[in-house]
Amino acid sequence: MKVRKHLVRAGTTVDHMVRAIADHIVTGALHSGSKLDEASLAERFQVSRTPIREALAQLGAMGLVDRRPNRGAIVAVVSQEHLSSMFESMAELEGICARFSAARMSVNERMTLEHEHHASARLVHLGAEEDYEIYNTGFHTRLYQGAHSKHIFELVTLTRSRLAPFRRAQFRIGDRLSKSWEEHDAIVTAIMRADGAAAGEAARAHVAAVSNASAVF
Amino acid sequence: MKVRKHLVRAGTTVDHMVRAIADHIVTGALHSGSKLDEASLAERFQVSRTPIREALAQLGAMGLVDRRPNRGAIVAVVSQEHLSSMFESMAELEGICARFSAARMSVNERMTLEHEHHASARLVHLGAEEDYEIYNTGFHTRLYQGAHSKHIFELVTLTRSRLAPFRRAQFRIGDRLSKSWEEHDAIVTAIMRADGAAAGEAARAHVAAVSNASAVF
DNA sequence: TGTTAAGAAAGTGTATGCAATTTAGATGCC
DNA sequence: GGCATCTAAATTGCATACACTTTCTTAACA
Repeated sequence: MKVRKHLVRAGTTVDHMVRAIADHIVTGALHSGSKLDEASLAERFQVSRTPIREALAQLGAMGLVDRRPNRGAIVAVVSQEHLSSMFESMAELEGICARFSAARMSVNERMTLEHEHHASARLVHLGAEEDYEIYNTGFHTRLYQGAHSKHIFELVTLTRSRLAPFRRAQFRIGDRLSKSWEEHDAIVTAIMRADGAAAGEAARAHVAAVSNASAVF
Repeated sequence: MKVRKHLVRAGTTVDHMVRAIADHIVTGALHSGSKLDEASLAERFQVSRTPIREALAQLGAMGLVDRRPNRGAIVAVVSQEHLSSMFESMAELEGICARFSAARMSVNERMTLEHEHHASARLVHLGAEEDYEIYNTGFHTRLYQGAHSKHIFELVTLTRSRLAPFRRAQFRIGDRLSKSWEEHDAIVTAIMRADGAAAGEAARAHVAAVSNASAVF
């Protein structure tokens, strides 16, 4: 079975696997504590164990998996305490991003932020949870990028990926959908007014609300 | 030459190398852009290339080294822009830690923080840069731990390690030593008063000052 | 002399094999 | 039956081997 991608050595094989595994963790396909067997993964991706180990090393450094010496890797299991500290950090980081965005976003960035936000109202009306979820991801990404700070972006992205498994299906709860939109609205309004303090506070409150809505898992 | 640690399989071989290499980067023994040759490193640590690659994968995920497909790994080279974004993030993170510390530190933590801080005044008087540097590291670590938030601790520690190479010898500049102590004093005082806002602002200002002092490299 | 093409050398990416360790199962004992 | 101990299978950790890429060297040509 060595009739594989031997034509173009991607140089990205490991990267691809990292993303694939991370995605499975983040989307919940692999749930916390699951064993990540090297042989099985090697079989799955049709590669030998060597690149798998490299991928696991990276995922370990990213905090998505726990590697226990001589005992294999498992999907990172986070304590309740650690989880709430992640949500707390996320609130602070998003607050910073919103504050910076209010001060630094370009005219174009502001325009698309506002435009997309208003467009998303339709999704709320329709109760299109899935689509709103997708929009929501984009909204937050725009917020992170608007801060114009590479490092903050890295930190917030890292935290978001670690948190992702724990806030799936948040929009199924109560009227989170419309609440979420109103919270977004407060953020957008503050950013358009270039009111950093208000934007930061609104973003923190928003994450806190998400945190509560996710406290169901 | 295979008469090695075959008696006790540490299970921490890679971890040890990660720390060792990270340390060399952080302390500046390996400077930005240096090539990290796998064969040389393998020779140096008396292991094969396999564990070296795993260590490099982790260091890459940590952001301390850049891995270019098929072209080897180099000590991460950070742009001026990225560097200032890291300092900026550090200021925000330390501000958060100080704010949280003011609210959450235990009586014991507060006592040791204040006690050590006052003790360090002697080092300033003596102009003991090296010793103050060591104390300084401890001071900030206490601040990060006092926040009682595992995730923030991880983020701030990560950022600190990435920043470390760029702020060596900051205490050689002007009277940073006494300035640093006074800035610490403002933080400590605010924390002792449980004044979160003031502590946060003082910590942010402190990091900003360090950032400026380090803008010499 | 400068440019480019071909080939060799160096270095990275992956597969495979073996040693060491953990884990599961079987056996004996109380 | 419950529990400790020993042995075998499964699994991880590392070394080595080889394939593929990049880079350096050399030589041919304009």
